[in-house]
Amino acid sequence: MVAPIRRPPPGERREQILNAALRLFAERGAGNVTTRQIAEAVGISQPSLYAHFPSADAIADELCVRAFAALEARFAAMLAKESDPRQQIDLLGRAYIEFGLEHPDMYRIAFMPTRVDYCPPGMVFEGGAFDFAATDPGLAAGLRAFSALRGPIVQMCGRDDDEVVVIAQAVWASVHGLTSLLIGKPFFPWAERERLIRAVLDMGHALVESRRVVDAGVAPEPLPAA
Amino acid sequence: MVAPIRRPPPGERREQILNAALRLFAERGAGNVTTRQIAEAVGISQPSLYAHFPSADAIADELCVRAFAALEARFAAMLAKESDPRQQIDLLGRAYIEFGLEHPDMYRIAFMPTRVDYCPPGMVFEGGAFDFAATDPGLAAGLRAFSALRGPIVQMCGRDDDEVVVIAQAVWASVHGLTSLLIGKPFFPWAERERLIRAVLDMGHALVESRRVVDAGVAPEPLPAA
DNA sequence: TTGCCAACCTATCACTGATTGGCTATCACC
DNA sequence: GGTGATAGCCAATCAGTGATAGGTTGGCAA
Repeated sequence: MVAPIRRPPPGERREQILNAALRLFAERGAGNVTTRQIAEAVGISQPSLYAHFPSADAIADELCVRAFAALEARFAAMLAKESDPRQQIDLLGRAYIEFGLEHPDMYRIAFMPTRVDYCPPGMVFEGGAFDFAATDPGLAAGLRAFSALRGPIVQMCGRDDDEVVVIAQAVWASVHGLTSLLIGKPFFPWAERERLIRAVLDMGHALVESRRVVDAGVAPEPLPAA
Repeated sequence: MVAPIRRPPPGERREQILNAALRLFAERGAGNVTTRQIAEAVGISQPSLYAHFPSADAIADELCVRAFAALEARFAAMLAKESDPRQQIDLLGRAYIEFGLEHPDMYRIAFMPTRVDYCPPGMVFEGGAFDFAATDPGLAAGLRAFSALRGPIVQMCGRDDDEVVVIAQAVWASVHGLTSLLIGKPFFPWAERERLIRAVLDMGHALVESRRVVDAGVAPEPLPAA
């Protein structure tokens, strides 16, 4: 009862595990896949997985990092092909949403976390350098991709200060919000998807334009206070 | 080894269970609380929980519905006290975000779902009447609260057509996006919270204003196409 | 040939949510 | 005062989860 080939090339088993996991995730949803199912799909015992990955989460994390690396490359190609910053923001936002809808499990793992182990209640970021990439590789990969937004926003706003960070994070929040809701609540009676995406992207454009610096060095007129 | 009082008033045990669960959720995060912990906190055996609730999720669902009912009431009070629709939108959005940050576990359960049992891959809402409230009481409660947004938007836009739905859902997406990110990624180096909230709310205002109907019956000028 | 080592397997652990079957205090009814 | 029904409870147990321990095997380098 021994496997015919006992010593596959190094790294191949690892790749087989990742492929099997990816397929099972897509079929049943990441949360409904067990280590035993992955092992069976590969043709090895469940404990053998731990020779290649330190934990079950590590498998998901690696798939997540790979998926977002692909998105990052897509972003870079877009920025290289399109030079108008407004168009760039639109393309990036749209690609981001589409990516989330095409890879809902990877998006979930990166941006809709359920693991709160490392997040005690009331804990928030207090400033300074916290190496979240080490504890959350999925988030880090996703953010590396999204950081492509910064350049176009700087160009559109004509500024490169901390307000750009606020704008980028707000735009990110809106795009993430739509993506995560569409993923998480597929049965909800959503408006036509294209119109929704258009509206969310328009929100981002409006924010960027409202905070553009008209005269160099002069703060832009703020939106009328509510 | 019998309990001193064997027959507490009907419904009291149920309430004790909900209170204990709520406290444990706040202490350790909803995902890190087991049925045995809840039972121990109440002082009963773990199987006894199932005499009051059909499943562990049902406990969380009920807490969720109650929390959002409180938010709904808060919304209604705000709408009654403030008449300016622009101010109303601002107050509702801000209260929504604050609610999510104050009750992260309830917000998670309602809007950051991990249960994908009822959502096969690629499945999306196809229109028509789907009774999502029956399968997702948390979502239903959250949406009843958020539906308060519709009125102010109708007033601000001077229209009551399907575009209002698009606008409301887009605004909801942006507010939800910020809320869920702040909850899910507390360690991320966020910009100053108040500025972030202000930016997201401003995005909503800008969208509402850009789609306002200026002349009755005449479509508003669209944003310049990207 | 020898020795090492990575990959593997069987057996098992602690823990999860959930079910079963029996016990008992209480209450409505006679 | 019985008497049966029932709601609430508990011990025992189930299947399934991720993870660990320890022994075994094949292949490669010295």
